[in-house]
Amino acid sequence: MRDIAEDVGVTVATASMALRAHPRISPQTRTKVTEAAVRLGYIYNRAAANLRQTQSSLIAVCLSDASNPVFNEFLIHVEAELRGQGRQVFLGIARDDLTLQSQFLQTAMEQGVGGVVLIPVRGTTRAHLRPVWPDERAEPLVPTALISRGLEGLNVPQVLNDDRRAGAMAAECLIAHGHRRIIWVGGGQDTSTARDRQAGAAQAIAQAGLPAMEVLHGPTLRRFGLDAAQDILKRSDPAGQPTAAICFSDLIAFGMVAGILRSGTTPAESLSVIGCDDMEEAELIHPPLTTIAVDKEGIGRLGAQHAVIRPGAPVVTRLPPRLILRATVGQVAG
Amino acid sequence: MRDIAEDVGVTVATASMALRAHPRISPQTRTKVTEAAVRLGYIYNRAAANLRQTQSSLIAVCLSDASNPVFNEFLIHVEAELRGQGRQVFLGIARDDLTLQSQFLQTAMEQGVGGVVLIPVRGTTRAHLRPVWPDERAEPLVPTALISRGLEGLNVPQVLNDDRRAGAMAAECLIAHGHRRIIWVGGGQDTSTARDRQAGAAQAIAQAGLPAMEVLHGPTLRRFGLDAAQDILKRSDPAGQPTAAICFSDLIAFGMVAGILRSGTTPAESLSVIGCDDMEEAELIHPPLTTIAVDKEGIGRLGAQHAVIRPGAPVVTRLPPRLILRATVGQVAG
DNA sequence: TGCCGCAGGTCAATCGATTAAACAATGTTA
DNA sequence: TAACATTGTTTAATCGATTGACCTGCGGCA
Repeated sequence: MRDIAEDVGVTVATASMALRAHPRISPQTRTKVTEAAVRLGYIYNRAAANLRQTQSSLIAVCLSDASNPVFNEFLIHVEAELRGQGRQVFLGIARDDLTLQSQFLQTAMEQGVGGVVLIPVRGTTRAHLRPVWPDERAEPLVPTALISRGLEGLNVPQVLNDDRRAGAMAAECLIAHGHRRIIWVGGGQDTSTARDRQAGAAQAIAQAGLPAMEVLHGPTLRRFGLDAAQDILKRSDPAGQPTAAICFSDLIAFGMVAGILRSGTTPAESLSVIGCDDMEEAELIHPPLTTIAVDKEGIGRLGAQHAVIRPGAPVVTRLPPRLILRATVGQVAG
Repeated sequence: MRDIAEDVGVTVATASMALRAHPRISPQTRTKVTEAAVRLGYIYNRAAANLRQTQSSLIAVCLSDASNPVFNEFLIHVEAELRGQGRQVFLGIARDDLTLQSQFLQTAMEQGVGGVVLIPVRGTTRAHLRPVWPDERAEPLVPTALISRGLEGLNVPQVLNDDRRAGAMAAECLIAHGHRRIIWVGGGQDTSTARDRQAGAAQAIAQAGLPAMEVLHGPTLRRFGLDAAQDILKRSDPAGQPTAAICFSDLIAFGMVAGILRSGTTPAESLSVIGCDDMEEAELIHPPLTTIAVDKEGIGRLGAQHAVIRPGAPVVTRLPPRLILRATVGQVAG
């Protein structure tokens, strides 16, 4: 910048203002400065500018776990929204590790990010958010938004799927198809997503007067779904045999579908499967997966917005899910 | 930092050195400073430090397109390596758009990144790299590494899969299973990955004295593979019918497998399918996909290293692929 | 003629950390 | 005892950009 100023014959201050089209600078000067900048291959130093302005266009985005493609889909939308707002992504992948997550938040603050979008790792508590939020009584240091997974009793903007509703929709869909023995596959008690979906499903089943669903918790992996499906189909008790499974996540559902196929049968004829998320590939596997769609774009974009500008009141927003009927749920005579 | 200094009763300079465990500072002072830092909730301002040191721990990582999960897998390994090196990820997603890619590189330089890892968008030329590499005759401004996709005649470190070999291995595998009419599905002429894989396959087929393979270019999408498979199976010419397909990418192979299943048959009995990449789910679909594994971790890590420290000579490194035999290639009598 | 306002700049302090050089207070050596 | 190391700390400049306060020259107005 000094070079530009010297080249044009003005001071650094003028050059700075000229580049930002400050009204105090005459058009002629501005043109000359701009030209010189290009000619000299000037690279704007945003970090220096941020230092002075004590505000930054970097937004931290932390994924709890990148191996689940659904988080990747969130990331894409978050990135798109942030780019649209002239912000940049400072990315962290927590690998489901609380320490890594805290470390990342720490680094993010050191790097001087202007906001945080977080898909919290399972087991995250307020204490783990300390780097961004040292003082419980005050607000977080920078606008912070949780997406996809909620944390209860936390006074931070949260943008979530309405997971209870999603669980209920899944159950209702199966019930409408005549299923009475339903099994829940995947999830656990350590994320709001899993808890809420399961609770929603359980409630819908209770309301329909059906026997409580069997629950098979497990990691959100294709492999788990695959094994679970094969185990279920191998059971020798035809009376207690579930006819349909609600998967905590599409990822598990994909595994179950593969497992069912591997057992030599199909979802619709032996064990109906309904997923949740509506990941990109859900409609492109065979047979296409019936699932509850999560509004990943809506959540990602709104979350990103809340990380840029603090929303009026810290709120938890729950976006409505949608049932996507495809081919993995069969009708049962009932 | 000033607060700490005042609190302890030393100057800012001392505090700074104490925090970095400079040998000139006495242990007592250091302890006091460290304690004060914790007590006051001090947050280190890395940007300011970088400004002074004119070097940065941020590394730009630009993905050509995040919708292909394989790039996500690369990202995971790149991130892991960079974290291990004490670097952070400044992420960009180019959505297959040259302008977006250049813009991102520009922003990255403004942000003052210390290195760049790039999976170039199709059609990238030297000119598009100008933000990081304004002067053709000089080196790039910061260590820059291309991964996964190569750019010919470019004096930059490139870490790639040996794609010719991968293509050849795929063809050889099919040939060994007795296939004589092979079709190539996916890719195009605009990425080194696609060109090389196809060329490798074509060469292996020629060497085996078989008729040249039919080529069906198309986007790297499940949908394209699915449609392609159905089209191929619908053909009415039994003589000209290919018995096996080499897919440019696993993503296409997944689609083809689904398409074949949808047509009411299976890969092994009607149209064998071999993919390339060995994405995570390849072994977890039904039937498990035979494919050529790309060393994503090796490429990601090495690429990251080259973006941190310029390797001795700008080289293109080609990591060897591996054949993974699973269940989508059937034996043909012949 | 004299004062005012305004357009267009310049000056200098500032953001938060780093670092070479200077300095003060010790202990060492001749 | 005087000169000299040594150790630990301070001083002040610096990185690159921003910004509020100050300056200059010109035209307008009474």
